[in-house]
Amino acid sequence: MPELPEVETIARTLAPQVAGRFLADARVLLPKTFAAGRELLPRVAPGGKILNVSRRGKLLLLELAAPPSETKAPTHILAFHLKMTGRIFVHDLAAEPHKHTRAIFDLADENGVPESRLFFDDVRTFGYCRLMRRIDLADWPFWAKLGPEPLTLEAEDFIRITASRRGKIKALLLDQSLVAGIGNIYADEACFRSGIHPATPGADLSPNQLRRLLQSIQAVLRESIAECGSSIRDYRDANGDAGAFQNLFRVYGRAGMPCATCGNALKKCVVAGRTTVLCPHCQPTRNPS
DNA sequence: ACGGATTCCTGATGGC
DNA sequence: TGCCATCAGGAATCCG
Repeated sequence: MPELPEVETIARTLAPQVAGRFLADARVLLPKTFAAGRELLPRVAPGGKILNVSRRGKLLLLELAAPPSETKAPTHILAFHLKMTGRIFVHDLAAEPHKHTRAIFDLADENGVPESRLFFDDVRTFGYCRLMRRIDLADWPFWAKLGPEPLTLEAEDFIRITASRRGKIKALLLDQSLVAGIGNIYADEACFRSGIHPATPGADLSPNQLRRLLQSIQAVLRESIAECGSSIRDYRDANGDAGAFQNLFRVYGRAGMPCATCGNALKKCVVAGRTTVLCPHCQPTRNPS
């Protein structure tokens, strides 16, 4: 399930394979996967240059310059949301689509000579891509509402966002309009590390607790990026390699196993409609001060 | 306005 | 062996 660290890893491994190359053609095998902007494809293929690969929240972004532009400023953005099972790979020209291939982007060198193919595969078909003019990005509601990046978020801003809300803190962390990029795995891991019960209303947490929670979020995201993300089953980076952070999970997927801190059995429950694992001893339901 | 439940989709898994 | 029910999960949408 690509969350922030996984998408960051994909961006880093994809960039050297596609940056500086040119879009030659696109084939959409499942129409709903190309959620918007198909009519713009003739503007960037053939001849659109891939300037850069980046990430915003859980979105993977290909920054494109439409021909004949030679500027460094992107004119178009091709955004991918991988949801749970989306994958991005670059294959050679001989590669053929398979059962779960949803879209293929042909890549060429500066002379238009075909070089490789970017595959967007997605088993459960929840993932999507969309092509937009860069200046129209703000018209995309999901983009416009995205909250700040957690890795550069200041504690006082995090407190302002969460401390006045009655919603369960885990629901707040999963809300992409409040903070962008956190999913079920890192929400559970961060709550555990900061000793906070995920069902605690944001408004019931003290400023110090929220500072600790943000520190835990940033630590777990940074550590996961260093391990190239978490591979539960589907996630691979753009080189096809699995991440290793799943080996360092303290709660996610570990219900019934002993807590690494206190030895009590970790408990599985549902918070904010999501499967949640926590330590009842280290994450008490009420956590004063 | 806000939180909670439902929906989409397929493959893995477990019970019988 | 095979059939069915259950589960996983991001975020849009519906509902109270």
